[in-house]
Amino acid sequence: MGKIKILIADDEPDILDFLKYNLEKEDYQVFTTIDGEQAFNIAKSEQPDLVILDIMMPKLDGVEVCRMIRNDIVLKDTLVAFLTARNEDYSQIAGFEVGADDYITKPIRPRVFIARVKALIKRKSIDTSTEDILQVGDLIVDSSRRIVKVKNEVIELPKKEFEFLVLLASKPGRVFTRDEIYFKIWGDEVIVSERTLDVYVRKIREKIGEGFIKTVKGIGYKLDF
Amino acid sequence: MGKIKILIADDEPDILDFLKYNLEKEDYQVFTTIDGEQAFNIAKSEQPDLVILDIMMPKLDGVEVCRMIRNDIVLKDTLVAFLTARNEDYSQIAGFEVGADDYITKPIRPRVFIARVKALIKRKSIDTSTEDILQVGDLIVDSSRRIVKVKNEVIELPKKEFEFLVLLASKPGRVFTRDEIYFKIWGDEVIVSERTLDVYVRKIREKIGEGFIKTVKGIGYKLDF
DNA sequence: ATGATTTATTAATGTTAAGTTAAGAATTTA
DNA sequence: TAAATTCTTAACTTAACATTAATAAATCAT
Repeated sequence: MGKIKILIADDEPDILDFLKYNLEKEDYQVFTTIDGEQAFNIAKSEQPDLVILDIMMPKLDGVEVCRMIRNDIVLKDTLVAFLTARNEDYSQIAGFEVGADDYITKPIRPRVFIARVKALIKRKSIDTSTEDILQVGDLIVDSSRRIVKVKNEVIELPKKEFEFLVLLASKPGRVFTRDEIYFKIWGDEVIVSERTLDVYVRKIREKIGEGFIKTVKGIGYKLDF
Repeated sequence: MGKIKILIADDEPDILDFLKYNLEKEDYQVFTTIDGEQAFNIAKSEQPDLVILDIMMPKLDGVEVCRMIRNDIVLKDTLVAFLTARNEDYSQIAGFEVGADDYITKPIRPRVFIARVKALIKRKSIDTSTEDILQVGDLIVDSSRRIVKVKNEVIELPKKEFEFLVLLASKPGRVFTRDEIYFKIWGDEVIVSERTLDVYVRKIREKIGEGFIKTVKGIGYKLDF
């Protein structure tokens, strides 16, 4: 997984350098430009995760760049944050109308700024990471709703049972070794007894039916398909 | 869902035909008129999604029509765009003062024009979809009125309780993690205690009934449906 | 077949997350 | 500014979930 890309557009080189320095220290890949037109071009070519725009810029102002990003099929879900002077109320409204994700007010405090950027990026990853629905034969595993369906009947599983089933369902048919399962569900810190896994298998089978999880003796388990 | 309605008012029949032709090709329903007075009448009767007004028109000019639309209880949220000659600076200002949503400068380039119209309409649909009325089973959450209805009984909730319920109702069934909820309701700056959220859940359940908000232990909450 | 090995089952016990209540701050409203 | 409402915390309880332990059943190897 490559670095997270951030594009900053501001006509004041000092601010540009300052933000770039702080972001690079946090291991982000930073692109900078001083005009709005170029900002959009870089956005198109680099597809950054986050674009930070000053409102006032030569050629194209921040609000307009944001609008262009929102109208671009590839870029439309890109995070956009505006840089704005405190009390610059008009721009606040205009920015949200074109779909800004956040406002960052000047003067910029580095630690607050970084926290904000991290929060934004985390928010995005939450939004997009929870959309997958897995289907294996009669079994449907819906991660965002945390439910399992067997023949249109909704079944709710406790946390670990659900995680275990998601793991198996992520690669139907593939055998997961006991060790692998322990590692992926419990992590390498927690050590539980040898028989714990069997208990989970029993409970899940009770709830979703006996046919799905298949024991591969001496190895582990798999989801039949 | 019917076609999107667009009303165009301009005193030059050539422009009217030209715009009508281009918009109908994109499957919009187009109404035209050459004077401002009639423009307002058609707006009243058809309630178009977008009104495109020439500034200079017989009887009533565009700015005045726009003002009337903005003062009309039914029409006040209608999108209004002005047609204006490039460099017609005065009107630009007057138009925004009366609440124009966009400017379209003559001469008109068809592709640019259509892109602009689409962008406007999309923007509106985004704006209004957030103040939508959400219905989940017996529960109705009306964001614009800030009320909740359960079986026709109106319930008013305090700010935070309401925001929390709106969040859950925005994606019924989807599980929101506790962290996500804290982040979205309180922001990343404010940190409240671990149990605060539970208290809100209790209060909302007391008011709207026990059946709606479902706990997903170890993860968060969701709105059942 | 039979003993060894691996997995299954069940009930009990431990642990953690969420629920509850009341009280005091902080706001808003009159 | 007093009153009322809303927000937050703290301490405690409850319920749900996770894990273990003990025993049974299945599978494998010789």
